[in-house]
Amino acid sequence: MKQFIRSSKALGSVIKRVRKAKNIGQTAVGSAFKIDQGTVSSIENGAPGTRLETVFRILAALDLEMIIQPRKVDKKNLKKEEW
Amino acid sequence: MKQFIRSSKALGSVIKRVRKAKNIGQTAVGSAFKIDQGTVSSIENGAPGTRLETVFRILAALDLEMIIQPRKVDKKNLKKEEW
DNA sequence: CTATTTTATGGCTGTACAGCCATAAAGTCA
DNA sequence: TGACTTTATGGCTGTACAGCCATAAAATAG
Repeated sequence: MKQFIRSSKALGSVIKRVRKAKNIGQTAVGSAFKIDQGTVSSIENGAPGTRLETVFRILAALDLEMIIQPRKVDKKNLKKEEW
Repeated sequence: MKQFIRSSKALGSVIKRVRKAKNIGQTAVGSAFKIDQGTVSSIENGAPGTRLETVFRILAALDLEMIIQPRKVDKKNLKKEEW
């Protein structure tokens, strides 16, 4: 169920889906890391101006982490040299 | 050479490394997507307040994409249910 | 359907980013 | 070593986020 995220909207969708799968409310996610419920809402809906710090706090609250990788490549044939 | 990113600093490091590997300057990366060279610099150095939109524009400029996944799990044993 | 919980919006405000410009600092190369 | 390129910093400014509070709207439970 891996997703390739290239926009704020896509990121918000993933966050929302994971949060719901864990049965946690926006308020609960936020309170642990001092993020306003309204802020969590806007992020999940793809607010493009969200601050990076806020995103990482939410990822932490949901026990998630980020990975960056090259686009449009077959991972099986990925060469180290490209990095 | 996959990296698990949990902070702005870590993200900045990856961006910087990839950009250098591609022999592109901060100015070049920025100009294509209207990002100030100084902004690229601060992001690479881990500015926590960077806007999400800006991050995605840089990832696009470097032909990168993001993935979100659960923390601290052996990917070989990852269960779909956790998502 | 009603009551309750959860999520989406909006106002207000302090703070800070990002663009733009300039320049110092650091790195590169002949 | 000197000339040139690249990166780091800082000032100035317009814009907008995020916290806080309140509330409407939507979803869920009973």
